[in-house]
Amino acid sequence: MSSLSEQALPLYQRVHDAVMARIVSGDLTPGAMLPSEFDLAAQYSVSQGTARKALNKLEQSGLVERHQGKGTFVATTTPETSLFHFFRLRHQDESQAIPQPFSETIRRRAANAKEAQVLGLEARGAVFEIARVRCIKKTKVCYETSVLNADLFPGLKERSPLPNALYPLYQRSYGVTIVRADEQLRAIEATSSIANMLAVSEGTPVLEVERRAFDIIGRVVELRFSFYLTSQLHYSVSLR
Amino acid sequence: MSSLSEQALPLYQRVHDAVMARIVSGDLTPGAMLPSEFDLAAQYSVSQGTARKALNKLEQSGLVERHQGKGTFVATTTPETSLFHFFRLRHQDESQAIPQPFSETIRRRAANAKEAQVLGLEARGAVFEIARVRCIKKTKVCYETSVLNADLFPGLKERSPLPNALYPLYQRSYGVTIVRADEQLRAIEATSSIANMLAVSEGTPVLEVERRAFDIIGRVVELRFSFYLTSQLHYSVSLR
DNA sequence: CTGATATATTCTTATACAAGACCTAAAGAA
DNA sequence: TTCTTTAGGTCTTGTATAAGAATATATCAG
Repeated sequence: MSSLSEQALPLYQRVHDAVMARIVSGDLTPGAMLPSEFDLAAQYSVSQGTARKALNKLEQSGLVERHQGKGTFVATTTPETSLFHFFRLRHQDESQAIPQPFSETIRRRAANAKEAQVLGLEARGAVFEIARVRCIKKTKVCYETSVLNADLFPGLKERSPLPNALYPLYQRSYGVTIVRADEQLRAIEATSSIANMLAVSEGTPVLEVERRAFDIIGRVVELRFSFYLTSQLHYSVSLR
Repeated sequence: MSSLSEQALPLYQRVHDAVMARIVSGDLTPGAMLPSEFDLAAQYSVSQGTARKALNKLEQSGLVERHQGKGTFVATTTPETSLFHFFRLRHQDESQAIPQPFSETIRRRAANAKEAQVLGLEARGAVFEIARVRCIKKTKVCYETSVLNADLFPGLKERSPLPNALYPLYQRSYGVTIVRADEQLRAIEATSSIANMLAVSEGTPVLEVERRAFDIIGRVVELRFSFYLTSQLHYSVSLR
């Protein structure tokens, strides 16, 4: 029997949780069609309206997409949505700035203390480090390093060169869907190594962005440090 | 008679728009209680469920708050919510950093070209400029200037010293509710004047935040430039 | 002052019908 | 024949309504 707390939940919430569990477990993968409202209703012995309310809630949280006459589908991370949501660099006219890959190195190494803690690994667990320099119109504007749990991304190193947008790759090739990213921004002086990478003089102001990327079940999957030159570009957010 | 396009809108959408109009017009002011679902239903000759759907939509967009058994109320900008939504400075442990006012000057002057354009004023229209230096534990960490349409905020200068959070003041005293803010972030070198204000040496990296604050009807009401020292603090956002 | 009761509110659930997308098969034209 | 069009059927989500449950608050008796 269900626990009391579960028993007390409204029907639509229970249906919502059940469907969510199927998505989280990988039973329903991105792009897959969900059961129709009537099917779900029959499955859980509720009315179509109740199943509908559950699906609406999933849609609100961005986990599924609904299309009248077609069906309900698990949301996919396209390069476009990924770029739009998680890549906030803009030109002065607010059009999106998409730096092109210039150089890339992928290393497999042991995590340092902070990385192990953030990614939930045992001390000195194996990680991949992706270091990239990116350009806009032949000018280097960004140096960034992404650190990943190596166990979650087997064979990543062999996929070099990686696509510009990493999150669709995580999803398609490794079943890891990024749904949220928390970022911390600071203005710092370029260290000698960063200055070297970006071909500017040491001490130049650089926008440091420290990102933790979360997947559906709330794990931190990626720890990323980005260093931007913001003389021609800026980082754009909308608060509400 | 309504136009065809209006006629084609679903009932709940028409109710939603009507209530929204009452909020935007100032007929329903922040904190005020809305008609109950049944009242609204009778008023617009629809069922309670339809009125409810309209109210739910308003809740989702953050314009109203609902409480079972109590009623539906126009959302208010409390110092807490304002701080939480629009003030992104954090300590290293992610707790919110609230810099205290250190100095403040309010001037009434003519808008420059950019200000006039952004705020929708005629050239050289009158604006108020609020310049403030703020501290955390006796250390200056922030210099910011806010520029406002003087016509919207009569007598602002006489209210000095202003409270730490400006948006609740805008709402309570001037009926201007800020619902959204777009920000552009850059890492720059401190100019001599900024370095002076913050008591650091010229050329120190500073996080520049350029903000446009929007009210309910989408007007840009405030243009704000903030300059943060981010050695002990950072700017925190969550993307999703 | 306390506790029961009434009342007003939002919340949950169910049902019926409307609208959109898509497939299939029949009808018609080249 | 072959292709196109069209009409209908079916599956999907969207809209509208009604009845009862849950929650908060005021009222009133004791």
